[in-house]
Amino acid sequence: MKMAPLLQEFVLHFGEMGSRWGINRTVGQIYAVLFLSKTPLNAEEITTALGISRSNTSMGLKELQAWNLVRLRHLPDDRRDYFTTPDDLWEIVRTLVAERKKREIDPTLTKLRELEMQGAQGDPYAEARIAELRELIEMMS
Amino acid sequence: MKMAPLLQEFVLHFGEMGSRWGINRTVGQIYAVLFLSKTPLNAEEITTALGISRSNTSMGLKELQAWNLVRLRHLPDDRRDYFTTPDDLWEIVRTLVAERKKREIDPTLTKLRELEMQGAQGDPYAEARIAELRELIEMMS
DNA sequence: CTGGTATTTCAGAAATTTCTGAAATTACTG
DNA sequence: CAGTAATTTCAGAAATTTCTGAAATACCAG
Repeated sequence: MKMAPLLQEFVLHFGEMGSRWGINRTVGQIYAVLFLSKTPLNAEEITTALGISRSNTSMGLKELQAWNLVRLRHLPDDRRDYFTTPDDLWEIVRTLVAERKKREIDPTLTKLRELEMQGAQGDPYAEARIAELRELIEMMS
Repeated sequence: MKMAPLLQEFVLHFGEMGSRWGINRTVGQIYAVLFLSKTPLNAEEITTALGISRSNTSMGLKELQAWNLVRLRHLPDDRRDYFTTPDDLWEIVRTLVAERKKREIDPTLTKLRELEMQGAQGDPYAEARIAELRELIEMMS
């Protein structure tokens, strides 16, 4: 797993961006490596490509799986786990949107409904704002 | 600035969610307090409402201003700065989308174009993936 | 100017998150 | 089974981010 310097740069950039999203640097880098690789990679290959610890790779892959962003594969006569990203970029985008909604929107919607139920006594303005926000979010979903 | 317990809960929830976005807990809480308040608030009021340090409030407000998420106001015969969130929720959403794009998408697009220029010699697959990704992102913008 | 109030800056402290190496677990193979 | 390879877990270390108090700055009013 030696990488052309320009691809390295791509990977590092994805790491940086990762931190601006919910995921951390390493997870972003792992994703980038998989994204650029024509063939599925196993954990060991990712580990050496990124120069991180094996356990860190393991955790990162677990996280990416929780996000549904990588696929687990198996090769014949090899019992290691291999990982890929979907070929179809649209599928990736759809997954990303769905997962972000799940993490960033849904819990808030639940909380807003809960607050409305109980009613924010004593502050009609706040109550109205909460209701308005809940409607907007529901509508966007 | 005493707050009904339920509104407190809303504020705390926004803090939590803040961390899932690029902003931190305190910034999320400051935003929530402003969002629920009918009248503009000054830094001191926010500080006591949240039980944080005055300097932390200052930094948080600066961050929210960088995001264009709060408006600076002045009241007659009072030289303190007062802050509000826009009344129109749609405007808030638009700002949020625009700012996130600026932070999360645009830098990546720049980087991808740059990499394409230089060409990822020796790895046609990676090169193709980068081009495809660039096209997709351009198209979504 | 001088004094008073509001705000910002910033270095270090505190809190949180990420990463690692070692040990534990899983699961296949002979 | 015993042996081996792959993976996961996890406690503490390292790195990063956030928060604070004190000092600096800004700005107005007299």
